[in-house]
Amino acid sequence: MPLRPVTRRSVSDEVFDQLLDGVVDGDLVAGEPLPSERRLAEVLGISRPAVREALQRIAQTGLVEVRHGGATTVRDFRRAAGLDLLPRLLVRGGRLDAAIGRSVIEARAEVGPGIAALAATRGGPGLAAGLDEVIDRMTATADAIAWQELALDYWDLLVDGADSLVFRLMYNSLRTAYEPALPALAAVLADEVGQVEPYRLLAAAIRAGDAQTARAAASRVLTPTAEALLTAFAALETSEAEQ
Amino acid sequence: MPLRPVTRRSVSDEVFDQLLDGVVDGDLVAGEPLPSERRLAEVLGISRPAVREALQRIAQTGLVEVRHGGATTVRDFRRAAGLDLLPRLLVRGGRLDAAIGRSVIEARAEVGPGIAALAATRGGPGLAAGLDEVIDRMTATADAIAWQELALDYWDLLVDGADSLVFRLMYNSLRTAYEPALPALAAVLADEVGQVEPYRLLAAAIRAGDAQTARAAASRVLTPTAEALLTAFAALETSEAEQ
DNA sequence: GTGGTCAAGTGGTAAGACCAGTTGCGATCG
DNA sequence: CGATCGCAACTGGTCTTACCACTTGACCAC
Repeated sequence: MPLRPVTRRSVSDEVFDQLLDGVVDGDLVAGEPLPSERRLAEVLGISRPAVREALQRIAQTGLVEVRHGGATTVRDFRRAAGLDLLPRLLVRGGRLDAAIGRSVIEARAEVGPGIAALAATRGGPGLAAGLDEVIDRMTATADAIAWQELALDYWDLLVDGADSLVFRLMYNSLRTAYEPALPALAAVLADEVGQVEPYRLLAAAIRAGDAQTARAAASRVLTPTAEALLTAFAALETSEAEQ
Repeated sequence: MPLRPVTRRSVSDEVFDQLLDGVVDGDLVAGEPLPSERRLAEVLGISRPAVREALQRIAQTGLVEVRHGGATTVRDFRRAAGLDLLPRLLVRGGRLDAAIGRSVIEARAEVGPGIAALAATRGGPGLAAGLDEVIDRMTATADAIAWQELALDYWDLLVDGADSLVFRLMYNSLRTAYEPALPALAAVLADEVGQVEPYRLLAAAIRAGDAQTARAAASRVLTPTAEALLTAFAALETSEAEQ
């Protein structure tokens, strides 16, 4: 029995999740006002500061708009939310959303090669050396989860090499969304373990400073994973539809 | 004298900004503990709940980590922050950060064509019709700011057509970063006003459902703006270096 | 050295009061 | 009669104080 760290949930965490679910599920309609803080505190049986902390956090993500003196109104999260919301949408209630998962794969396939191209232009041999080191650790790995973590480390270096804050922040958001689901996804990607050749080719293109080759090589790195995940998501959706 | 809406800043807003600046500027070193909430409240001359609200919001963005019973520690925002932080980084203290601005342009040039390709595959003629309507409004516009806003509307439709939540959220984050700087940028992009032809070509590719053409057309839409902004940023950086 | 205990410090929650804006209704004035 | 002003009754914003829950580290007994 693998002991897991216990998850403590504070009251405001709980309220935060309830509000988030309400907005995303549409129970809280965009444009409609939220109950007042005092009312929420009363209904939920908690203190007003606890409600406020949850509301402030929800407002920080753009899901609601609070106006001093006026009512707090729900916003359309598809319009107002930023990429930071992705982790909370991809896996909700312990379940993976297949449609969103597919969207993540698409974005990865689109953005990844661009990052590789920038990294090839700016990274230099130092970056390539770091990538080679990760590849060495990959060759020594048989565990699917450890493999995926190394793949993330590999991309982490690549993003650093691209030297672009926007791509860095995008990557952080995507990684935060990806990591909780990693154990589940690693099982689907078990066949990938040991396939280091694409990673080597990409590292070589980086070392050569060849942006176009790097772009193509990155695509080759991402494609097998993308296809495996897409078929897995499709299977997940049909099984859900049957229920 | 053009009257502007007054900006009300609450106490917790003020603290939030101070903490954010501290983390981003490095005054608050990553890994180091923050002063306790009681101490912060004392030093800042405000109540503890106000401090807590600011801290919770900062924690929501990933800049600090709070642990019940333990100290609240600063995190490396380059590692921990998501794309939602971009608006706060791009324009800080009323000034535009040229390096980050360049990064935004790069990301836009990389992601935009991908969105256009997806939109061509999924949008259909309904999307093209909507785009045409925006184009019509663009032709009737001489004001640079209004033009930029229409360009954003155009992309908004495109992102909708791509039918990808991740790209939608990315776009929202980028737009939130972009919009506050729009008046300043519009001046740089004044020459663009009236150049609707690239937009028409892209709309045509969307209507035809031709992803490859749409990708190229999107690139043609973005390139002139990108070049103009990059040169402007370069000039901005040299002028800053002189100071 | 191992484990247990305890005190001090930290964040988490609660209650109540008051300040500061917004809204809408009704009295008032033209 | 209609437009306007002003006053209540909301709303969120802040403060104070107290206590609970958790972590840490020092100390002590085994």
